[in-house]
Amino acid sequence: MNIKSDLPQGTLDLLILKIVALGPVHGYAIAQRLQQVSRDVVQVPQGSLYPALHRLENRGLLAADWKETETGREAKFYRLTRKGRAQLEAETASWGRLAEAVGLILRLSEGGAE
Amino acid sequence: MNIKSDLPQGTLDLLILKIVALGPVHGYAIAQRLQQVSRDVVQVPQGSLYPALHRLENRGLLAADWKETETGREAKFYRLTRKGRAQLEAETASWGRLAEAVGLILRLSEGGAE
DNA sequence: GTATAATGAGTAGAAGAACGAGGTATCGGC
DNA sequence: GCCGATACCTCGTTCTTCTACTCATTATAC
Repeated sequence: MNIKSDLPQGTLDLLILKIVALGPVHGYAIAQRLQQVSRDVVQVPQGSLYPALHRLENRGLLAADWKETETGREAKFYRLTRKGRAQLEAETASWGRLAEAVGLILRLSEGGAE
Repeated sequence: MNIKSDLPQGTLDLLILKIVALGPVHGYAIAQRLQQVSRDVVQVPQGSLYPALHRLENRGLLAADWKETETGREAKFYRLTRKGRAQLEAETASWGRLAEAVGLILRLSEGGAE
């Protein structure tokens, strides 16, 4: 019940950007928050999460600092860069267009296409 | 403005299944219909289309027969198998859950997550 | 004190999907 | 005869994600 069966590829980056936009968080918490907010629909395995985070960091969309969590452990807190915020806005709009188009197609009836 | 920039991977199969479900069509017409119905949001290059069709055929979700088009050319008309119809229903439901979850996350406000 | 689970980060290798760029052939218009 | 549209196909590359690990720290259980 991970991303593969429920979430198409390409959406993960968008969701990560959105969670980080809400405030600085470390990777582990991002996965937890996504799962919690989506009511378990979105479940991100660590093997998908960390490469995605590094990708976003390399592309300059995220920046990170090591800080201490409330539980006393060192963790890498990510925050959105200016570029990342622009990317988030672009991808959010893109997702809207896409979801609308796919919804349109999926609601086609047998008579509507001939 | 092709699939890569706007459509996450994995969604193409669903859209193809849906179009084929509306009635037997050949590959070239599937791409045209997707583009037309989505108002140009979805544009499927042939290098994506035909591999996808073969994939779906190999998985037993589509079946095909060679017939003549209205324009007099031979073309491979695809139709949905019983298995394909079940898959379409499952993926349609899956897409619905996903779109809802992503929408939920994207509508989170700064205050809503703390 | 030591085992164990949860937290937190990370990598390597493989799988799968989509893309661009090619190729083949037929048909109609010029 | 040539060009564009129709209609099919494949190859090699790139990208993303998955599975399956490793490693370290902290809290809890025994």
